[in-house]
Amino acid sequence: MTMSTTSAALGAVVQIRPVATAPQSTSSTAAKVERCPTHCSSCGLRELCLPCGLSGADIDRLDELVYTRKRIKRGESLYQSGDSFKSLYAIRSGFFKSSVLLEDGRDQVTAFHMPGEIMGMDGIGTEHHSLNAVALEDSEVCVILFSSLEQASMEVRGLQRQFHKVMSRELVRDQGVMMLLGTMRAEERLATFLLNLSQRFMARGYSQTEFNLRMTREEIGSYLGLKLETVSRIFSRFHEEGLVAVQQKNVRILDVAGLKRMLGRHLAN
Amino acid sequence: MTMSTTSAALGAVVQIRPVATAPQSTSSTAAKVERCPTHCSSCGLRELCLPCGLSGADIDRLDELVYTRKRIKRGESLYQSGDSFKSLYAIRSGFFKSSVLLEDGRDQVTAFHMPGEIMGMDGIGTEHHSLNAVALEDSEVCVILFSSLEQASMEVRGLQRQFHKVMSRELVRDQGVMMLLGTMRAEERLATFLLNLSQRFMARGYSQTEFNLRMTREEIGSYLGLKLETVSRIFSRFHEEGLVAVQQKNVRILDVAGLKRMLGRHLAN
DNA sequence: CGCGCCTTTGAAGGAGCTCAATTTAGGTGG
DNA sequence: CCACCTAAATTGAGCTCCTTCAAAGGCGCG
Repeated sequence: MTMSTTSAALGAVVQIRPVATAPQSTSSTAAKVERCPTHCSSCGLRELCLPCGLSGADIDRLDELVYTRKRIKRGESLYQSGDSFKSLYAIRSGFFKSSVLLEDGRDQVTAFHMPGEIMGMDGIGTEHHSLNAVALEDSEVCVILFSSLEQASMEVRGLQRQFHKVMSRELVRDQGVMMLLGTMRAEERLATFLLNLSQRFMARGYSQTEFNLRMTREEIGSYLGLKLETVSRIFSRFHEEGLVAVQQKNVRILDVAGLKRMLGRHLAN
Repeated sequence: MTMSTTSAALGAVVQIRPVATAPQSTSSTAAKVERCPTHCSSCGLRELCLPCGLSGADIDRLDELVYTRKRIKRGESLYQSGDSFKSLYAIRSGFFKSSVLLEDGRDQVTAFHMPGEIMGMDGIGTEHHSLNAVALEDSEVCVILFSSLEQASMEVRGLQRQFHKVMSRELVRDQGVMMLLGTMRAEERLATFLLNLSQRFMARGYSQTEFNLRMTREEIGSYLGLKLETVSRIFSRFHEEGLVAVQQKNVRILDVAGLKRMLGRHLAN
């Protein structure tokens, strides 16, 4: 239950209806967004993003903050561990992963991020980022100068409240990941991962049953605390059991209930 | 390196100098704290807590927020999953654990909390707590009505900034735990745990080499993603290797460098 | 078309878990 | 103050799940 209420536990992409590969050429609602690129008030993601719950006048104030956009190519990083912190980033389009670099050079993926989610909050505490944020596909983010956000938070109560909620939900999300890493077996972890992806795609108007993963098996494994071979094996097992149809990056969830049952396994067995 | 900079990854107690078992009858500085219980400005924990970095006038504003104290007996909970959220809590004395309840009744410990740390931020996002917070010994907390804190944040820039830092550091701490759970072996996890405890005790003026654990092996295991038997075995192994002297809840760290070496194991082997 | 990266699959090994027995510590009441 | 009682900790033995090592197959891209 904890996992199902958390917001951002992974990162992948789904193409609804026509399986268009180009991220830009999406459906009509997304196209509308493209026409008014600089305003939160007209952004199709506003219900998922920082403006969520804000009324007209308050959103206008938020619009003033978001005056810069930034395009990040697949494989490039938005920020790296140690970079000085100045801004938060709201994902406009694309996908990212966050990871911590280990001493031995390996990195642990701590999150996957989808459009509407806020990145960069790890840098607030020390004024330096602790995470690496890398685009998993060509992406675009809204740059929110943090000092401006703080200033606006002092003027607009709703905005402050909303920002606090975003940070708090991130904390709750992390708890879900800790639970996953601390108590679940490999099958449960992957099932949780897939269900979470499904839910987040649905929230964005995409298909909840079919999507394309943007990350490799190794990245999934890193996130779930498993080796890439294990991830691959369990995908295959799910496939054999008729739970999902997996072909490389393409995933179709065939039996949501079956996957959910897998999580209650502790009890039901 | 990530872990070493995180703040709150565990929970245990140390008695400096005389090994007094009563939590109240601590040394002189703590006694001083008891004399002025209701003011952040005179609180011995202010450098670790919310007032950290605030100047005189701003602290006075903070003092207005913290007008309630609450005593929690060992084993009692400060709040439970599902409770409606109204306040944050700054630990005045004592120790807590935070945990998420799993469907099957087991709980995963997500954090241990020491004096000066802020609890309850998990409730901001949904207005309901997602964690259970339980006292591991008789404790006292300062109650901070969240609506008041938000109000004050709109008036005092430094306070807002400080609160954001506290939340952000909690996010960074969580990343450290994820890294621990996702990539470390049992020995590394326990070594990390002990070093983190040591560091946090030191920050509070206690001995960094000797302390008493307030949690059981099972709770440590839950936090570290291990079974209690494994925790016990590794304590024994550390003991044999001369890294620590462990006797039940009492821990003396004999070889800090040795423990640290254990973490660089990936490289150094 | 060929090269590299990602993925899949197999077989063997190991780290940590499960189950179980024993010891120890701490709290309670006689 | 001691005996009892319960909860916590220790330790052992066997097993399981995941990892490690290895090889082959597939997809995309220049």
